[in-house]
Amino acid sequence: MNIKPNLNFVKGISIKDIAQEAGVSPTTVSFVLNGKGKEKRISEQVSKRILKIAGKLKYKPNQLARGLRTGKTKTIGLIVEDIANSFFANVAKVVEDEADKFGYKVLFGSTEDNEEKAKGLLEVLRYRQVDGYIITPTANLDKEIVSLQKPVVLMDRYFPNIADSHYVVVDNFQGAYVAVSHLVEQGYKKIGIITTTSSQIQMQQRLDGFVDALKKHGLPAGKNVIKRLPFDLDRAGFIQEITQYLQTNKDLDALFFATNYLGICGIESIRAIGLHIGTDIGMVSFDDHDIFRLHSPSITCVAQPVEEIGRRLIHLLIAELENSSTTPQQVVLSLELRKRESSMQSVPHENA
Amino acid sequence: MNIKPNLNFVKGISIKDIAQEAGVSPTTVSFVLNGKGKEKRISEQVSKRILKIAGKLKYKPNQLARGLRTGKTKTIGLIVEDIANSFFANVAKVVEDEADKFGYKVLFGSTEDNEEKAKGLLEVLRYRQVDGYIITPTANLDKEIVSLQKPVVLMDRYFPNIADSHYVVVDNFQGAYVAVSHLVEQGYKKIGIITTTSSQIQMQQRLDGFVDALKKHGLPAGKNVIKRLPFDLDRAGFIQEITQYLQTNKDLDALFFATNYLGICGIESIRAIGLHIGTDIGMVSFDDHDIFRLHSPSITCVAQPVEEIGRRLIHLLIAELENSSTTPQQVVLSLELRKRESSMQSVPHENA
DNA sequence: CTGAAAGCGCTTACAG
DNA sequence: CTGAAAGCGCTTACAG
Repeated sequence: MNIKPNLNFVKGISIKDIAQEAGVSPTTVSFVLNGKGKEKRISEQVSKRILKIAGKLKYKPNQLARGLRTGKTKTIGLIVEDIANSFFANVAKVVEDEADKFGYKVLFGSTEDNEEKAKGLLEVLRYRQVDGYIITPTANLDKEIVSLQKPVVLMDRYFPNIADSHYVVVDNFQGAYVAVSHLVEQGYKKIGIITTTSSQIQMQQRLDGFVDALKKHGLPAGKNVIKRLPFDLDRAGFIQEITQYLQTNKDLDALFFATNYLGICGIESIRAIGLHIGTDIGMVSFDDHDIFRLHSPSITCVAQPVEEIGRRLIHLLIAELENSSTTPQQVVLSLELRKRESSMQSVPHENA
Repeated sequence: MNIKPNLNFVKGISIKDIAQEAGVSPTTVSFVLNGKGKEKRISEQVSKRILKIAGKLKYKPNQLARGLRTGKTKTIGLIVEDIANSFFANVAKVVEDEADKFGYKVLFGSTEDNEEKAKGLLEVLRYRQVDGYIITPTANLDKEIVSLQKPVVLMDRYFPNIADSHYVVVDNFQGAYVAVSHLVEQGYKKIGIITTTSSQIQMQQRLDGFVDALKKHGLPAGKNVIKRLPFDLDRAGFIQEITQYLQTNKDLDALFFATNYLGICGIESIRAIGLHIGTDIGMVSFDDHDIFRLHSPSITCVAQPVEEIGRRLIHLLIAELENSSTTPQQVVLSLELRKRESSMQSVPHENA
């Protein structure tokens, strides 16, 4: 029975080719190439010969075959909210870099904070047999994540009702609290928050930090200082909403923006109605961005430790992959207040 | 011989399980699940039963096994210069989105424009059996790319000495020419360029466009208006070099920056020595960036059609994968001049 | 010290 | 109309 499958791809060189050339069995080649030569007591002579031939033929093990046999693909799935957002892009870069050091590759996808898209991504990654996941979950993704059967590390947010999950997040409450306290110290008295309608933990905590800071300082924290915007607006929509909010709340003297894209839209909104950031209205944003550093006036923010987030994510996941621990690792990192001109009542106007 | 491999992963449900439950062979199941039921003349009755069971068991084909057998992994490798750079992050997002529509997933990596890193990435992607590649090549990567044996589409730059490669690039010469001509029209007379030491085609073309535009307008295009910086400086290094260049060439009245990160560093450098963008010194950058839009004064640029680049890349690659054409597809897209305040001799000072 | 053989989960040419 | 069997390229328990 002569089977000639019509496989239209160039066959690479396999363990068999090496075995043939070395005059040994594929088994022996496999042992040697996997560094088990001594353990399996293959003679020095044979080992050397095999290694030499493998080098000459530039043998590269077929990861598919290996994965099929061992169940390990040396691939991790990275699910972010939006790879084009600088925070996630920067984390992705660190993750890819670090993963590489451990021999892992990264498959990625963006959810756009859309539940259905997230579920689709999980499904695809699952049947591609990724070894583990780093996930920025959308709302209501808890069941899918629990049923994943592989190590998972959450990022940016987590599910309070899943006690035993691993995650790396920042202290959103502390970040918001510090940001708002800073505004208070600078003398601002009527502070508003622009946040999203999301009820996920990270946004809730930022709002809590905001409210708590106001209360601690005896400032009004009523409903009318809180503005929630739906996540799925486009830039123009955000700007329109923020502008309108500012116009109907002219007594506000400072704003806290709960995400960097809200902050960016905030800058445009404030400008649109002719106010001057810092002097007319103070501002602090959650999460740093190149724009905040370069804008005039520069924008104060509470910055996430991007590098460390990326590193911790991978190290946690690798630890789970190599020797799955039982105790959930939950990392909460602090944010750093970066004081800039936007939160100073009197700003020197560079471009004046 | 009872072999119990110690595979510490949860086995999913396989074609065999379905076959067993349906009382047919795995072959039949495979045919039906691959939509070849009619072609192979499997009875309606059996087909329905199989589909129903597959649905009930939530069967997902193991892509590794399928890939091993068919030689297709439905995975493409995306190699960019730096995934944290907004241009590449935005292209990556479009690529991932579009690939998904065709059932492909994306493995990615950043070269940092480092030859060795690029070669390492190619090697890893190769032995992971990706079906095709989208590559932002570094210098001297031509040989490796030619020997890849799988469809490749280059982006951002290409190798003039490889005639038959597929690529999607922008018209760098036109972009630079338009940018510089715009400065001339605005009345700037002594225009410099900040570019990199890279001798790759895209940078060469930008420089050529710059020089050509100056010559066409009878303006000086000598060596002293050209400043080349090594790619591997950090931000501080770029700023220092640009600042120094500005101080030793005080007669310059406008600058053209050949990349967006150079433009961003340029903003900081110009500020550092107390000059006002637009009035004291005009500026245009290659490639748009959120910062350029939001900065005051806003920064004029020649923008790349990011969406279209991403879409064309994937469509070209998919076309190659599905029915490898013989004629090389070479797409050259135009850049769009976005006129903003930085290239106006008299800038209205918003924040004054 | 080394190798034959099974098996990971698929696909597909061939037989009946 | 359906199925047995080979084979993709590995790894590994077992035999000798």
